[in-house]
Amino acid sequence: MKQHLRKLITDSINELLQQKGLPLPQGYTVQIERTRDASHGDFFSNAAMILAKQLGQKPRELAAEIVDRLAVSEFVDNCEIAGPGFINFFLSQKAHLQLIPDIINAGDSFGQCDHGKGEAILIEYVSANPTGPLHIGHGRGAAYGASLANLLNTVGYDTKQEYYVNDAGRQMDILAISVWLRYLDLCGQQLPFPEKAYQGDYVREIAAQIHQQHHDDFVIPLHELSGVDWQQHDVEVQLDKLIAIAKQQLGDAGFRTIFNAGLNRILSDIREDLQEFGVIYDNWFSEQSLTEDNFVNNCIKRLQDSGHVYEKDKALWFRSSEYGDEKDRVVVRDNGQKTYFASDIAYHVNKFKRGFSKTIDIWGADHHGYIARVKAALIALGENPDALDVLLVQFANLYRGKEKLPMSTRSGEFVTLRELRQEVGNDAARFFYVTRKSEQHLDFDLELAKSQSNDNPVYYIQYAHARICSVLKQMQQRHYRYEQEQALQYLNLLTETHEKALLATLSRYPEMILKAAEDYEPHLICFYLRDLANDFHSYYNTHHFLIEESRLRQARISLILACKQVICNGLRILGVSAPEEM
RNA sequence: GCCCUGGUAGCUCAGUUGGAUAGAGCGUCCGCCUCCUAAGCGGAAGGCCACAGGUUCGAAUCCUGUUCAGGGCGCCA
Repeated sequence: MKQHLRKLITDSINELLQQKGLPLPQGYTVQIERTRDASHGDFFSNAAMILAKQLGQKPRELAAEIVDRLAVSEFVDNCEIAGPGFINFFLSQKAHLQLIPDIINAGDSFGQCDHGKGEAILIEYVSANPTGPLHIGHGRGAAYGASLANLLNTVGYDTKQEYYVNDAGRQMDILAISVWLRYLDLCGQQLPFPEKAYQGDYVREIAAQIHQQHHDDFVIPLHELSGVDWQQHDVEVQLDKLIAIAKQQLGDAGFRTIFNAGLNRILSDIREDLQEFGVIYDNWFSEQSLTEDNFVNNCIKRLQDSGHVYEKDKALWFRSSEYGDEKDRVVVRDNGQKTYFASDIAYHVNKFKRGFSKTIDIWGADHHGYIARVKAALIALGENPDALDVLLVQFANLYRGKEKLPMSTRSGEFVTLRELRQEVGNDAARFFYVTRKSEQHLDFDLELAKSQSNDNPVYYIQYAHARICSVLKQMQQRHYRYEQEQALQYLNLLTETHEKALLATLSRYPEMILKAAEDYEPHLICFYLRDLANDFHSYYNTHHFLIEESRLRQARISLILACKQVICNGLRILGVSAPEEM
């Protein structure tokens, strides 16, 4: 409809300019926007005000000349000039009513478009280290990423979803020795447990499992651990020492057994957790695979060959400051270990090598300092940094009423995503997570999410859907016939204010979806659905659908069927169910 | 010190390619079920859009400065 109106206006302006013998002014676009107030019609354009200055005319006069030349359209009843020079369009009933068959015929695909033209996008999100269960912060990234992926697919992109598994590196080694120490404890060797090791109960569970399967196989003589200075102040040194001893004493195979026991157990737990949350990945990408393929080394080599890497203090540094980062960054530490950054470079290059024209990363907001260095590396390796969009998600604070709940991964004191889901349910969790703009801090109130009352927007929307289903059920019980083709003939009977309002809101759905996708803002869907549910509930409370008069009844049923369809489509993108009864 | 975010009703927040009288929920107050689910609807009250300048037909929105709050600035991940 916007397109249609834009064409009307543009044609009129062109004709006007021709008559006056004026050239088309440069650099203007005719804007067609929805009005906020129904008394201003359905759409308005500010074309006259934009052009007035360049043409040296008063906006209202110009507007009048434009309106005079507008072609007749079956979708437009009337045009008015208002305020400083707005041109308001009042759409015909025909324009409004066409929407219902459009929605019903399109069904689940209503709102879809080919804006993305099948472009391949890779979206990577959550990617939490497999060193423990997901907590509520990860949940937000999961809900946001999954909804965004659905949104992008809805507007015609071919989006693949990926989880990057940090299954290499020091943190995983620390997990392994955490498990090992708990295991030794079970074997009767009581040793101090470093505070920076992983404290959670799940570590003991993994240790118990190993103990059950392997008994005392991984016990070593106590004196071998005498090299660890438990009084050592620098806990990082202490951990490194423990790792070294464990690797040496247990051998590669032994250490791998413990390492993998931890990795596999935790990873499958994460996988299951996300799956239950409706978050399904196309690919789980292993960091180890980058090392095994020598991909990381190749990238470092390429950077070296092109002079982007230098040696200082026995470490290798990447000159990221040449490409906008505030300082250079280490890729290989003085002890020969590659940093996570080195893997990250390789991983991002790898993404582009797989043929994605756009990649989206969703990171916690605390990682924002990493954007510059990753983009710098992409530039240095000849990739287009603008093809990477990094979206930051702020942390979520959890409240139980007024009480703020603690969050700390290492200490093991945190509420897991699983606990949250069990307490408030998947639907409420998915909805609440995306109800705020992602870069906003989110206060997640457990009490509110759980409340089965009108405080809770999730139930409010789902309730609208359930009510429609209930009406349809009643219709059958009362043996009222509903015949689609016939019903669509009677749509012109829908003249009530509430019906017009509902139609107007329904018609906004496709453009809302497109904007939400373009701006990466699924929260717009939440607000839209709230509006739509509100329009429906008002309508429901004011008018009856199952009335004696057959033609009006059928027309109304068509309208609420369209409404039901749009609620379903919106909720599906958010990963929230649309229950038939509540 | 530098860099991100943010400051809109009592509370939680929508609202940026500048548009007409700034919106919603919650909370408060007042109404609505012999009728398709009251998990609902209607109405009222509630605002210097942090502050000060600037840009223009027009600013919550764009620019500059100030201020307050949260976060980030490791050979950690």
